[in-house]
Amino acid sequence: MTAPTKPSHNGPSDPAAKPSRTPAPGTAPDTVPDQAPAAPGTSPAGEREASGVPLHAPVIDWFDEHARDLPWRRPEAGAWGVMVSEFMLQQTPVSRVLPVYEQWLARWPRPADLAAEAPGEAVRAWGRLGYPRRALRLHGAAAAITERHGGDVPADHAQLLALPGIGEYTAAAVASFAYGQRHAVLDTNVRRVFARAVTGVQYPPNATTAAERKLARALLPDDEASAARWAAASMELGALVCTAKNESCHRCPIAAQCAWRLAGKPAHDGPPRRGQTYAGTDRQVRGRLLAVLRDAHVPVPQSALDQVWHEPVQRARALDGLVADGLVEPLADGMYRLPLS
DNA sequence: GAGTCGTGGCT
DNA sequence: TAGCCAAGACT
Repeated sequence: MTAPTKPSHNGPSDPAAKPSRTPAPGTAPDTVPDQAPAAPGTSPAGEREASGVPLHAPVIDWFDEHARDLPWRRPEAGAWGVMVSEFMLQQTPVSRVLPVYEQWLARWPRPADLAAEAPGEAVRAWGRLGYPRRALRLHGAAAAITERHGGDVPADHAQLLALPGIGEYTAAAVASFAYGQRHAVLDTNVRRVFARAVTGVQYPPNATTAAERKLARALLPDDEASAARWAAASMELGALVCTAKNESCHRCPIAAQCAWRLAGKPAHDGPPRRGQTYAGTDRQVRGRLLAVLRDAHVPVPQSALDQVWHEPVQRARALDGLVADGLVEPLADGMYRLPLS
């Protein structure tokens, strides 16, 4: 267990966390005409909260009722638990994170516990979650926390942002979920909810824009507790109801105010959302190479790695990349292992 | 700003 | 089936 940290504020298991209703967060974004929404099907989908009706209250109420009981939302998770979960959840579904998260926290209940291990152990414990550089970065973040912050996950947004593997989203998420602070937490779920409910389009832009950040700040409730609750609730709405495909508007607490739905749910028009191919890529080769090293608890000869991919040039490039990333440590005599340092 | 970086379930 | 998608970060 970590040193006592402030309780999580985003969990469904904390009735006291139910915030007071706050009034609309000031005025709507300034690009917005101050008028009632057009009739369904005729709205050009202005950049605003439709009719000025605040979104927080219905979304937070919905969250109170429907939030998943996830381990990192329980008070005992602490800031370290929240942080570990955020690393693992980057581009990875909850269902795959759950078992690895439990094992991770049981083995390394505090940052210092992880920092005391070889980075290769973090990579091994990462298992098949994907993007194993996250494991290395989490290990590096644990080391930095141990050295610079006395072993406690910092509560300061700038200090979080300075840790390896923590970017704009994760810094805001940890500060909000673990410490109850007021931050715009813009992940892919929230961006999609805002794109639809407020902007009136099916999908947000490929990269987060300044306009999205501005909108997110404008929609943030004034008080800390409500803001933290709103961050978790809007994210959950995107994850469970306002999904990328097959959205469930009939279960949505703000369907009546959703600009996209009111506009007749027009299809996405802009540039195609970049797809990801995988078969035959370096990523697939890297994955196979690392899988061999994860499963071996002793150094592995080059010949064993050569088995995973037939094409020598790509195979060598992938292995070099893993070494360059610090995920693989080359030894003498053509042996390889997960990094000890 | 566009590319890169894993993995597996779902449609 | 072959894409599409899942709580991004980093270069």
